[in-house]
Amino acid sequence: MPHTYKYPRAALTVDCVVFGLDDEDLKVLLIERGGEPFVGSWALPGGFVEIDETLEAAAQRELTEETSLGKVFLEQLYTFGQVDRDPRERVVTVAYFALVNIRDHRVRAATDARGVGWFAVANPPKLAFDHATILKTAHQRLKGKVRYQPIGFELLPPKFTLRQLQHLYETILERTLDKRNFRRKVLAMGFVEETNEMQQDVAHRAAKLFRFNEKKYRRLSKSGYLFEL
Amino acid sequence: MPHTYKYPRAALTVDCVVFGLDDEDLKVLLIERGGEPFVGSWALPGGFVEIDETLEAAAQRELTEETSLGKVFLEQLYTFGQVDRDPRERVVTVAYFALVNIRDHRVRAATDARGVGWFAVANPPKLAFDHATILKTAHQRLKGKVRYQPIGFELLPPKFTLRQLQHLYETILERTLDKRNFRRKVLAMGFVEETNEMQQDVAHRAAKLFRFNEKKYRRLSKSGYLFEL
DNA sequence: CCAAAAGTGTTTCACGTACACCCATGC
DNA sequence: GCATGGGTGTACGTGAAACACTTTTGG
Repeated sequence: MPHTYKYPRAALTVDCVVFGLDDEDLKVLLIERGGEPFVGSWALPGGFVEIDETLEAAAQRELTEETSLGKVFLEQLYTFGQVDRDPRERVVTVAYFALVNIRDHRVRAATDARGVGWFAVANPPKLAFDHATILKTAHQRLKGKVRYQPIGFELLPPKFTLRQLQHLYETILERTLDKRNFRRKVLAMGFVEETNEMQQDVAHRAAKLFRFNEKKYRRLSKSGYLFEL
Repeated sequence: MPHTYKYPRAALTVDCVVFGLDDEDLKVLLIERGGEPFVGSWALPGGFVEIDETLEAAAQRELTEETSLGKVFLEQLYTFGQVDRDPRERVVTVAYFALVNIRDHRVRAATDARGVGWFAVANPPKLAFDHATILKTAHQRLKGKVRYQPIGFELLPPKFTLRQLQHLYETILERTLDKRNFRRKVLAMGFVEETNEMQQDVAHRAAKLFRFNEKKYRRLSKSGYLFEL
């Protein structure tokens, strides 16, 4: 069924920059394109926005369809509207960035994605469209944001050691942090709580596991507290 | 000439939240709509994105067309995609926010704007569409951004007194600041330079005029300096 | 001479930063 | 017993915040 308009219209898509963290690096989730254009290239998961769904719903849907990822932390990043960013026709894309805990989510290619994989953000493959620009923008945003909002926890399992948390910040901020100062600061915040569980199956002294108490954070936040790291 | 597509497409618009500062308040520039829907209502200036122009170009164009404002500081804010935000059909809008020096720019209604006016941000009239939400988002962004980026200068004339600058921050941040600490801090930054001109025609001791040296700021910024106020 | 705003220093306190050693556990 | 990471306290310096009076100018 065709749809006709008086003036030409740009197509509207969403793209998702999904970050994950493994023991070594900050990673980004990419798909191998199964359709034209750029067949066989790596690209950000994404696709067309349906006429009756919100932008965020479209981002969630595309993510699930192409990578089988479930509900994740998702935030709008920026809208890219260069006139020739898609060789076929004018396409404007609303980019989202997402943070997930890699080990909790098995990814699997589907629909028009031929493959899926995690790639080091510092060293990604050649990307389709202007996705390299989008990735760079997302990475900068993450670096800036992580210092002023407690979103890093999204990259960790629900219970984590302080070492893991520090490693996360060191990886994203690309600098080392002092262990004692880091621990003191994090614990002083009050919303990173000790559980009474310990790390299991490690070949050295087991560390305490901690948990991010989001309710407590919200409460503090409302009464003027400013997160900063 | 009709344009036909296989799937229905959302229309794409841009809207501009233009902030200005007068002696009293933070103001926002609104237009009185001359066309349906919401004829006679106040709204943000904006309109449809042409098929061969970038989003930012569209924002600049609409601003000039509707309010006769020339080139201004413009930055992408957020993209609003609620399904029913426009009663006619699905319209996704990319919102921009702009900062201008009110006294340097005479505004004048044109094209489909019946009127133009500056309104106190704290107390705006009822707005068309979801523009109240967009305005609130822009205001929050401005409040956050002004502390970490030297964008406030866009709201002032090229030469300004430290009192004006302090007043600007007090207005946007909605709190008072200590005069001596403020002056010390601003001058310590190094890129707010004394000119050898003085205020004219004031009924009291004339103040020195200062100037924002953007080049100097960029240089400092690149070598790791972080603006903060 | 009065009103209005310009301009100027010092003290105090909190917080960021730098830094090194002993402890617990698994192999 | 050794390798690996867990866990802890103190001293120092910088920078933020609080605070009040004298000077200049125009009317």
